[in-house]
Amino acid sequence: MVKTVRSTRSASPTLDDVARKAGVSTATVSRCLNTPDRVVERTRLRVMDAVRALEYTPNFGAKVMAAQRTHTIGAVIPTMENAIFARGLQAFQDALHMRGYTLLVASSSYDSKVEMEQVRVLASRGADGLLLIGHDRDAETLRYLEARNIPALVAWAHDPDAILPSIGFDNFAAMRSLADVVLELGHRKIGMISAHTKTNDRARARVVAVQQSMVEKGLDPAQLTVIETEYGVETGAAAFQTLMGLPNPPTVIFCGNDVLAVGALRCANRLGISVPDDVSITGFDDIELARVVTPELTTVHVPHREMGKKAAEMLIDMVEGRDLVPAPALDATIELRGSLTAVKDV
Amino acid sequence: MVKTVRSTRSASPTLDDVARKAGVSTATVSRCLNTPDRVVERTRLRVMDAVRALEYTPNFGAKVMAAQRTHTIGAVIPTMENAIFARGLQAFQDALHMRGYTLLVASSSYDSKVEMEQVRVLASRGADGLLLIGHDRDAETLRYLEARNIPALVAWAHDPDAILPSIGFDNFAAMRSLADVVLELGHRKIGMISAHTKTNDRARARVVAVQQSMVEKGLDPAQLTVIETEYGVETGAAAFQTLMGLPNPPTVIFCGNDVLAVGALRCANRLGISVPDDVSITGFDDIELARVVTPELTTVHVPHREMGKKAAEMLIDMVEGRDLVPAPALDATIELRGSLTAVKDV
DNA sequence: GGATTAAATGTAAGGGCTTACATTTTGTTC
DNA sequence: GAACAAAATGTAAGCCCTTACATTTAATCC
Repeated sequence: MVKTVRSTRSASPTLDDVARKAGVSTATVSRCLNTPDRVVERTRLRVMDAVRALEYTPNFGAKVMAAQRTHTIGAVIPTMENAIFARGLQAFQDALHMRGYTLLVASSSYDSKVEMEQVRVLASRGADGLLLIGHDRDAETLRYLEARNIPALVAWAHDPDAILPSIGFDNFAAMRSLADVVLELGHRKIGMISAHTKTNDRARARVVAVQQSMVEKGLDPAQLTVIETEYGVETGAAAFQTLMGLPNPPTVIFCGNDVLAVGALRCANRLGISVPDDVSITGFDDIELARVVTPELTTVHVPHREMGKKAAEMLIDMVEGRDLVPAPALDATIELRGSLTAVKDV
Repeated sequence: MVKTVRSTRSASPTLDDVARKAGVSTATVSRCLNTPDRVVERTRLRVMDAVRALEYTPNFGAKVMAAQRTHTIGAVIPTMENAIFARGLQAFQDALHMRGYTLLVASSSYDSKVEMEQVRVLASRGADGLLLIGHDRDAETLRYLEARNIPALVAWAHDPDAILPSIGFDNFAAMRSLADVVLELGHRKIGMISAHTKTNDRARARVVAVQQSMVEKGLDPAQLTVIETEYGVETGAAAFQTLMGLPNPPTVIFCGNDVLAVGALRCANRLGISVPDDVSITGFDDIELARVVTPELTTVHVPHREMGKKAAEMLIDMVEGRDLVPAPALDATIELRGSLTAVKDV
């Protein structure tokens, strides 16, 4: 009987070592680990004992190579510093973990060129599927995903007609509801502070929603003064100051998100402008910030956590080749709070 | 001349395909991709043309297997919903990306058993190195990292004497400075709202710092009423209410972080308790929230982004086998703002 | 230009797992 | 208990890179 000579090594034990110790073949060990119900219990127990005794851990590279799967999901989000993404991503990761997947994270800084690069990076890192934000994107990115056959899901947006499947709410409809309420309160001089709309379909939808609501009320949407600015409290404040310095300042200012709205609110405080008596302000997202400022912010509540969780489930379904049932839009609800009131004299 | 017959396949091109197309060996192709300066320019250009023409992307599994490296770094943080971690993690990821690494994320929910599990998960996903938060941790986790020889770095804490190297600031010293300032203002009736200290060395250090400061001023540290609670605005509010309902309520309340402090502030507003006239409140972290509430929060500014960036650089140094120069503690600074004032009648 | 050295390139051996297919064992039926 | 089917297990090919070492080509020096 010939025995293979092994040099003494401190390296990790392999499947082979476990198989030898348990007196079975490597195939059986592999099955014990991956499809335990295809192995009879007596054998399985013996193998698992060997696994424990040797403290065996599968070699990641070998596993990926043989299985052509990493059980890793990538997400390219604009930035984790934005609480809405942090919150959604946390829920996404939790749900992924529950199903045995791990999260690979990259950020695009709201730049579709950067997003393209990050998509490539995550793909080359073996992500089995990708989570992306919003539908605006380089055509090249779509082509790449298609060519490499990598399942991708869009979150924070809902559009059944888009190329990629999506999970989220209808940004347009949500802002439209809020705008309808606001206009019903008699506001006619309207300002808006928005994130840049160039490559951000969510921001764009929100602006258009306000304009549509105005049209419906017989107003000229061209009358809507929109200031586009970077994401941030300070930039929101600066935009507010600009808007209020106009010859005919607005009585209400829609903000594309809560952070901009809080900036506006802060600036109002500093300038001695009363909210909502002198001007109403609304936000979007309903992050923690919205309930903590004075007055509390009227905003649109978005179910970020639910979205993250659903996204994980849908994406895993896609990765594992199950049929995808297109998800309905999630509900975003209007939260009426102190920062909005009716115009005093119409 | 015999040619290997290849079945038509839609699968990705391999190194072999590129080599054949460029008329070189696979070794040369590999070198073009990984160590381009070891290949003469003429050859390199030819190879890169072939790479582009075939849209070749290296197979991740094979690469990991052959190189025994994934260029992936794992981070186990309590939760991304906490802005301080989201911010630090974003900077960490940016710095990682700059150096060609990708971030794998998992969360522990402040539970060291969960942390242990996540460390195993990330290790088995081939993380080349791990970022962990704080020094409190299961001994088993340490043993595991040691056994598998995975470099790990601790962030959000600084302790040159700890087993694992760390990058961060001195939680004790920072809170100590703040407490000294506060006591100097005449406060003698002191309350504190803290995160759970059981498995959170940062929270513990902050509590002890306040107690030490009291001792120094001749006060009995046992007089410090500490309420430990979950992380959150609402829990902070509840704790505040409890503290203010005591027979002899404090004139100042230290909060272990800004979120708890904002909760306290909010509760004060609701109860008609004036801050800082009736009671002073301090926070810790200096997140956006702190400057947005009224009055603005006196807090400790922590350089989260810088910490994230430094952490990435140090960890990559460790992973790539460079000698690690122990980093000095980062500076945390006291931000004196409206929520703190001197006691009126001593 | 030939000897010597350095640079560029080629050859081929792993690396450890999964899984299709082959074989053996166990279970069932009459 | 023979014949057959089903379950359990084994055999070994294949996944596609990196890299040590061998070989070829280019550069340098007298």
